[in-house]
Order: sequence, then C-alpha cells, then structure tokens
Amino acid sequence: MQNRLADIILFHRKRSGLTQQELAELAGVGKNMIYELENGKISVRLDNLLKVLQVMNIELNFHSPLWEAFLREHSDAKR
Amino acid sequence: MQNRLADIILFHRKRSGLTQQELAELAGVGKNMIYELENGKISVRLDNLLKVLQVMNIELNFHSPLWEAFLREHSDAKR
DNA sequence: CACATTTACCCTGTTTTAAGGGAAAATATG
DNA sequence: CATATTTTCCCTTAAAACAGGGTAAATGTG
Repeated sequence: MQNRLADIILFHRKRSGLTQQELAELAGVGKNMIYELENGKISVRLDNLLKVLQVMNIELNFHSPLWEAFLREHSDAKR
Repeated sequence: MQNRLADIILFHRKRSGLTQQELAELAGVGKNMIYELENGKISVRLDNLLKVLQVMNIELNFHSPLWEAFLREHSDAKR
C-alpha cells in the first residue's frame, strides 16, 4: 500500500464496475492515462487526474497546520 | 476563494517568507511553475505540485465514502 | 477447456508543460 | 520620492504527457 493514489483509483474503478476504457471515456481522458495512473505514474497532469477523481466521486483536499488555523480564524464570521 | 489550490500555495509561501524564485529552487521546479500555480493553472504535473507541497508541509489527501469504509474495515487488524 | 473480455504495454504523431532568460509593471522599503 | 525587490508575463527550446491504435498476455466466464 505504498502508492496510495494508484490504489484508490483502482479500488474505486473496480467498485464502479468500470473497465479502464470506460472510465477513460467518462472522464474524457485517454485509456493509457488510466492504466498509468493505476500503475504508479505520478507525473500525470493535475487537470486530468481531477477529471478522473470527479467521475468516481473522490474528493481531494489539502491540509497543514497553518492552513487549518487560518480557516478556523476565518470561519468565525460564518456563525 | 474559488480556486483553492492557488490560494493555499500563495498563503503558505508568504507565511514562509519565500519569493517565488526561492520556493521554486527549494522545490526543484521552475519559477514560472510557481507563478502559474498561484494564478490558477491546474494543468501542472502532479509530481511537480507534490514537490511544492512538500516544501511547505502541505498534505494532500483523498476521500470518498467508499474509501473510508474500506479503510475502516482494514484498520481493525491494527488494534 | 474454449472463448470473450480486460489489461499490459508497445509505438507514433501532436500538443503542452517546463525551465529559464529577459524586461516591464507592480510592490515594498529606505 | 528614489531605489531595490518581487511579480507578471513574453519568448525559445527541450522534454514529456497525451490520445488512440494495435496486440500479446492475463483474467474471467460459460
């Protein structure tokens, strides 16, 4: 389970009952891109990755101590 | 705050007191790449983005209902 | 075990990112 | 207000991703 991204993609695709080809078409990318993604390539383009994630309802998020503190400060305005 | 990634990068860079140039050098990418990242370009290469995030201690993670359920099931072995 | 489907992995041409130089515009600082 | 620093954005060249075709290997299924 070292390369997480590849696993997540594969796992979701299988669960969705899609072939690489079908997922590629749904996401609007090439079939090779899906294959490479599932096989550990990390030099893919971010926009393409995002398309694939969207199809399978996978959310992407960032966090760091600094950013969380910032968000906390600025969410006070909401409530 | 529509384009989150750009904001996160900018925010962290400023907090770190780095110029685009310096961040680029630390991450081992070109200066233009940092500029573009901070200005909403999302067709950057994932490996380059990861390098930048690492320098600033920003974690990247994925989540989806399916994946969380899976992790929960398999974390039982740990305890 | 035969057959159908899917995946792995080649190859080709096209398109795009990436790096880094340069210089004007914007911003910071004495 | 003058000057130094930083950012924006143009240009060029090289490297790499991308799409999609093809086919053998692997896997699934009757």
